[in-house]
Amino acid sequence: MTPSANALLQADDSADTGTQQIRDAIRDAIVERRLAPGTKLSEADVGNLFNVSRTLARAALQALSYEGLVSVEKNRGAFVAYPSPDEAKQIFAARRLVEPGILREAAARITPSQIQHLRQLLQEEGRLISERGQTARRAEIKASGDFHLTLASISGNAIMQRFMEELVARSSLVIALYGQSAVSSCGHSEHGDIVTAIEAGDLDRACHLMVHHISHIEADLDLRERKSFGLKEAFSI
Amino acid sequence: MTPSANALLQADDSADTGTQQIRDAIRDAIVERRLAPGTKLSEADVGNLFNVSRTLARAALQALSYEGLVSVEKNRGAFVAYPSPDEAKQIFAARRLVEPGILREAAARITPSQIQHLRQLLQEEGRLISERGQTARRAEIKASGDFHLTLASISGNAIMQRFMEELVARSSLVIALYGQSAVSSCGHSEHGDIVTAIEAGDLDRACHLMVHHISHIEADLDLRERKSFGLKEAFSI
DNA sequence: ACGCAGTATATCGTATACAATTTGATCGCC
DNA sequence: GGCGATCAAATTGTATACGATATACTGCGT
Repeated sequence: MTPSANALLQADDSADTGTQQIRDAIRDAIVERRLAPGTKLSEADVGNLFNVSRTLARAALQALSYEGLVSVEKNRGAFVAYPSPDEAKQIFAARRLVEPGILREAAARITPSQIQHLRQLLQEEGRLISERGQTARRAEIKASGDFHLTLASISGNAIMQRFMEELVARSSLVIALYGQSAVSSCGHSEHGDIVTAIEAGDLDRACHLMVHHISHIEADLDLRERKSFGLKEAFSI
Repeated sequence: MTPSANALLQADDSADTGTQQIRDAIRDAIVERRLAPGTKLSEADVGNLFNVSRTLARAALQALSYEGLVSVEKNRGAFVAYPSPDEAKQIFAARRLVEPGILREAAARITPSQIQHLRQLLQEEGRLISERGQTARRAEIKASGDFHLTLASISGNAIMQRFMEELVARSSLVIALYGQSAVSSCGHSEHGDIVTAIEAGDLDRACHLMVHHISHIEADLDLRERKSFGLKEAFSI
């Protein structure tokens, strides 16, 4: 038999037993912005927090570094990633590049029940926007990304789906760093417009809306080169 | 100062000191098809081979599993990935989805010297095709992928570049498994056509050629569902 | 001879231990 | 008082050790 024949079926076996949940927990914390960019994540601390040894903590941090959410610096440790403005631009450029294609794929195979599901997500998202409080804010962040991830999931391509998960997560980091208007809700109505266009079968319009939607998110950032002030000018000015 | 300010500049610090070269060595071996799909990669063997402990061997294998080149099965070990036909289709679908966009980006910023470099790659590729022997074959495989990777590099988007590296590497695995015509050279002239189209400024044509090129590679595969023969029928037939 | 049970071995999962490097502090000196 | 060197603490890099799990073998019974 092929050695990894069944491995592809069970989706949750890809990593060590205990590492996965640590990785997920930290990722959630980063994406929901409970962990600020630049925060140090020492192996010992992470291990103690989850009651595991440094071995597993380290593995989780390494895994997150492959996703671009954590940056590990040799002999210095791991930190919540601090994407540069240039990196931020690349993330959104990547999204503009792939999301229209994903959208087309998704639209081609979408079922009525999946459209229903999307509308449901949108409604939930709208509800969260009207609510107040930190937890609602966090849930809103996640819901906003879930719209894009659901489309990727509908597209049926697991590889693109994983890639989108990475891009959405990293987008959250970028918004946390460079976002201006605390109101991230501006994109909500655009989500609805996209679904409407899909339903109407107007794919070109849907893609067009998607690209603009992504650009709108990016436009709401302040990506001017804060040249980290050579530290000399930081006080000379 | 931002904690990871300089980390983004030095490109080679992303992982542990010793893990990186092991990872690269194994990846090269897989991509060049010296390691067949399904081959077991025990942690102890890998460690001994590179004179490091299981700790580093394991880290390298984990890293490769994130790239999709190695599949680790819990309590069973790591194997060179054995992509299913469905997975293979997704890989090529992903390439059709992203490569036209990358091509457009690349064409927009390409310089004459970079075109020169591409032509040089093509020439080298052609030379390898005419040569005989295993080493030439391996070099040809790498050269064929390098064309696509160089384009990604020219596009200037590091994220898409990394994604393409993953896709090209996995493509090599798929071709090793399902390729029919030993002659992978069929795609060579298409590379040249694409460069010509770029030079002529005909982006639409270049993208069109790229999509067809990818489809041609895929068409040369035999992706029929070999249902891994339950082992009963394997001999009853 | 075939199948099954139990054991034996090999390999992985995780924790701990030790070496190397960095960071921050203390002390002396200018 | 400010500046530099040396040393101590903390943290990471790597190796080893031990427990758990799966696979292979052996011997028994039918």
